[in-house]
Amino acid sequence: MDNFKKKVLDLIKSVPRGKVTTYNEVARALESPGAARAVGQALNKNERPVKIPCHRVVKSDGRVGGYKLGRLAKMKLLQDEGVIIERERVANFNEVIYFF
DNA sequence: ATTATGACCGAAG
DNA sequence: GCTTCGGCCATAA
Repeated sequence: MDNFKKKVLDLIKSVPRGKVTTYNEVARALESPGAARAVGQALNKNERPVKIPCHRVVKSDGRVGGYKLGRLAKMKLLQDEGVIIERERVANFNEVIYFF
């Protein structure tokens, strides 16, 4: 049970290509609402390209948010997956996944 | 135990 | 649309 970060990583592994989720949603799904910031910390520590799609996690307002390797890299990865981004924001915000 | 940090959020101006 | 500010929560020191 410690592994807050493990839970975070496991969860976001289920986010499919071309879709995104938010830090807030992840926190909520882990039953730690409000822990959005902590989620960011977890992702930051576990930078693991490709295997764990930490680039598919964005801010709740649709803006891209941060990334260990820079927002540029994050946006590039997303666009390669078909996510449309304009001015730091996800255009098709309807493609967000929610873990009820 | 206390403090600081950060890939955040929401409300307010 | 923007910026600022207070509040959140898990880590690290």
